[in-house]
Amino acid sequence: MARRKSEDKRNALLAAATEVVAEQGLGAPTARIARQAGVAEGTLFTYFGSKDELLNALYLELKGEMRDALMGAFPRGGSVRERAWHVWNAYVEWGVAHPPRRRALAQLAVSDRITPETRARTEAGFGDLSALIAERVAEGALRDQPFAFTAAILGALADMTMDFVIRYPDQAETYTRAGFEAFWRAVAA
Amino acid sequence: MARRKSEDKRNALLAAATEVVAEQGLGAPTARIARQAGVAEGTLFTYFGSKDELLNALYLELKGEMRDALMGAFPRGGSVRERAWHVWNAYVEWGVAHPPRRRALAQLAVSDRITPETRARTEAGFGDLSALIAERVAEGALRDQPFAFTAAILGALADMTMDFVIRYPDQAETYTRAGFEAFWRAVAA
Amino acid sequence: MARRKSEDKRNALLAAATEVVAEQGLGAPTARIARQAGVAEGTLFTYFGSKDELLNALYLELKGEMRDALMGAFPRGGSVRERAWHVWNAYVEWGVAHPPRRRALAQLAVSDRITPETRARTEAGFGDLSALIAERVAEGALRDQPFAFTAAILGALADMTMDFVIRYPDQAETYTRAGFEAFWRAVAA
Amino acid sequence: MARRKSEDKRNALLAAATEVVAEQGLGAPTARIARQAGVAEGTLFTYFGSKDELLNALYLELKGEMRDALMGAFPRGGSVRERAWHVWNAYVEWGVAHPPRRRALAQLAVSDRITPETRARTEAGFGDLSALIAERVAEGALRDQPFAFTAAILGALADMTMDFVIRYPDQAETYTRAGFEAFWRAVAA
DNA sequence: AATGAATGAGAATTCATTCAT
DNA sequence: AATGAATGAATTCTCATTCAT
Repeated sequence: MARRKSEDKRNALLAAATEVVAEQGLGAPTARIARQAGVAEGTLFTYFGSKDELLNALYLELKGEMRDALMGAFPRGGSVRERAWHVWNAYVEWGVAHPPRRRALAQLAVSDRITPETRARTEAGFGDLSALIAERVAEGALRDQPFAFTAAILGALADMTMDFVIRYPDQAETYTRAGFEAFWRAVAA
Repeated sequence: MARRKSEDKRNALLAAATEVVAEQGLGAPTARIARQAGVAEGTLFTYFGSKDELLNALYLELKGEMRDALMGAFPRGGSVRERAWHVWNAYVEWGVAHPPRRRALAQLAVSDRITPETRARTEAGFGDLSALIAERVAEGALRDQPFAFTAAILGALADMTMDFVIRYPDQAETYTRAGFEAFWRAVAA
Repeated sequence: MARRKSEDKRNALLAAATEVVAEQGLGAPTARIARQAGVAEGTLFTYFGSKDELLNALYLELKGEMRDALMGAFPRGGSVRERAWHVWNAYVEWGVAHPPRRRALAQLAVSDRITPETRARTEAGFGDLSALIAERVAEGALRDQPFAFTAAILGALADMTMDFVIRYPDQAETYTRAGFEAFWRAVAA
Repeated sequence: MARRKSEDKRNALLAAATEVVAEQGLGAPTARIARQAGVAEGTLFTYFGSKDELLNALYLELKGEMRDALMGAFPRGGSVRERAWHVWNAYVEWGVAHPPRRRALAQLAVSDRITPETRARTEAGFGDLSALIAERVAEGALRDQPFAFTAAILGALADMTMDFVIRYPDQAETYTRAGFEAFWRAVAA
């Protein structure tokens, strides 16, 4: 029987793609990704039918990983503020800890090579986050806006915060807190 | 004397580049840009020495245009809130009125094909905005953070707001106001 | 395992380059060379990283081949005149037998696309010829001039002789002899 | 009445072409030649219908100029050796004094962009030289070879000599003499 | 006649994808 | 399944030549 496809190689390709896309953008050659992954050029295509397929898989992978970081150890019993802080902090820490993943994800997020279907599959799994926001929204200043508006505010401010934390690492704590407080005020009652 | 280089053609090329880059990203072929501008492939290069040069010129153009939109009719005598509202509103209106320009500018802003020199030339002309922010910062909740932090909050929230306005155009007014209020609370005293 | 890079294809490309360069000069399109070699345009670049690399390889190839023709069967034990005649005759025969190689080599020799390093690698392997000339020089009319002067006389007269042989092939023998005698007198004691 | 074509501009173009071709070869852009001549790109084509036409005109020009240098002040009354020396010396001096003209002429001479007709027109005007050679030939070692053979020997050796003089300018005199003596022996009785 | 912008056919090179091994 | 050579369409840029001014 022939060799089975190896999960290791698949992962190596995704990791390589993360690095290379972060560095060179979506125009990065598949040959470079394969090399970085330590496999032959052609092998990439036995794991992913095309470059677009690889890119979509990578989007799913990174978004999923981010979600795990956000929602792992989510303090279900905490106060709204505690839960919000948990998410905020986990998100910022993830982004700061993995600049290439963050950069790659940002590129993918705005690319039209990611299919609507892929985008849809990505939205699942943020249940607790939604609930958290719903709660906040229900009682806060944004009670008349949809969910997504508050979520977007969180995302936008956290992303911007990461930029500052990455640029001034020794002020990480300060910016993370200041960003959160700004968010909290923005959505406050 | 021979034909003069025509400002019209230069503008047509920049406009075409805006469209095409918004649609296909920075990888967009120069041939497509030229075609869209209604000139021959080679002509692009008599106006811009290389694709990078075109891209840098486009960045200057778009950023400058945005600045004019923001700072035109700036109410120097108004209250801080009035001035902030003016900037917010002008920015959102600009982005909503010109999605391709906004998309193209966003792509250029994060590209490493834009030289530091080009970036530097871009920073001038935002004087009143800086002053506005300085004032707000001096007295607000973010008085211990640098300027740029407040400016980044404004940018992040306004960008996010535009996404909503574009997606739900009949709620434009609502989102624009809600976004501004969120911003105002975020940086409030 | 995948296909091996084929020595055949490499040789076909060098042979094609010889023909095409001889015909059209160094400006000859790589596409034409590839076609003549019977491979795709892109294939040329898997064998030679760039056109310049191909040209340098071709120079090495042709010069080496010429050297083999000159120095093969070199009559080490013969008299100075015998050895000189051998070199002369072999050189002229080579040039006459392979006009495209000769033409291509002539173009390459004066091109600034050939790197100094390539030129240097070319100089090895002419040992016996140098010795031959040294001997002739030591005792001849040119004993006060450097080596290279005598070598240049040989090259110049032989090249000119080839032109005549090529133009009047049925006088090949005559011109070859007459040229050699002129050379011999020129450097004689 | 419209302006007449100016002989000055034509000459400027030929001079510019000499420089530029010497430096960059026959692939040199016409735009560069025009710039060097101080005229507009298009102007080149009112003086020469095409690049090839310019090249052919340049060949005629340079070859003619060389002939004038060779044959001017030709000592009709001198001995054969005196006359030969005059030609030799004038040729070497011309080449050494004008490296760009020599380089350009060399490139043109081997190019297939020079038409047979142009080449033919070039052969006229070397009357005295022919006579000189004829005389030498009639009595010398090459009495059984055609004219052109002796002429070619002269050309080949003189060209080679120029290379040495240009490379070692302070030995100019030495090489010029040594080269001539080699030539004289080569064709001697 | 002079100018130089406009043109579009190449030119060298890159790259996603296929396929022989 | 894995490899990497082979492919040829696509890309940026150049350049001889034309033509409006």
